[in-house]
Amino acid sequence: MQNAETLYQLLLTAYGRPRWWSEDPFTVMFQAVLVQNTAWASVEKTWEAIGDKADPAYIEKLPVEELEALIRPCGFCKAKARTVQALAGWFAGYGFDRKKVQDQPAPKLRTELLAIRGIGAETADVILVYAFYKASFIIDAYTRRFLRRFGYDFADDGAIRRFFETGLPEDAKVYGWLHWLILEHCIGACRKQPQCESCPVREFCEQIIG
DNA sequence: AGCCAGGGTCTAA
DNA sequence: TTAGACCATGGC
Repeated sequence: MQNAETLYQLLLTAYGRPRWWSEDPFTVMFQAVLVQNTAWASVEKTWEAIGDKADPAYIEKLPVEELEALIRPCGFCKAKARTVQALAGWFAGYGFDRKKVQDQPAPKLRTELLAIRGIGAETADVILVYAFYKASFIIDAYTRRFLRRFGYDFADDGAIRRFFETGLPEDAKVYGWLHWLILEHCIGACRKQPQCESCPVREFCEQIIG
């Protein structure tokens, strides 16, 4: 089995440095909730309608029915509206100040996020990595699919987390880039060529499967 | 028409 | 602790 560092380098060589989710922390929080079990295209469409209303202080005070109406195309709008407002409230506790959040230890922040209804492990880790530069590896459906496809067989998400967190430098940038590379691979080459005919990391695939 | 999309919660065994 | 039902909407 290849180590996580090799996997990262192969993807980096194949696709180049990926973009960051967003430079704005609340955008990351908001979109991370919207995209739960939802196609990214729906999130983009909704985001157009939200426009400059994507401000945490504004969203927190918005009547919940109005927020629900705004995000309806993403599905689960009642649950997601409640969660987004809870997130905005949590952020308000830090004065909407990214630096104040960053000063806190990652495990404390993760616990606080998981305590919010509608925030599970994946969403919490997305927020920690992309909004606050904390090295907490993100495991989503693409990550599991990607590893399985390349012949890895992990017992559970805990095993996947250990594989990445012990095999990579403890660096949020690396975690964020790798997560985005896996995503790009899965929705790009891998989806268009399910048989790996022109897969950029085919060489890696063959090394694994033999 | 039916399935799935970058999840999360709740419940039953 | 784990599997399965349920949540809502849009795109293909």
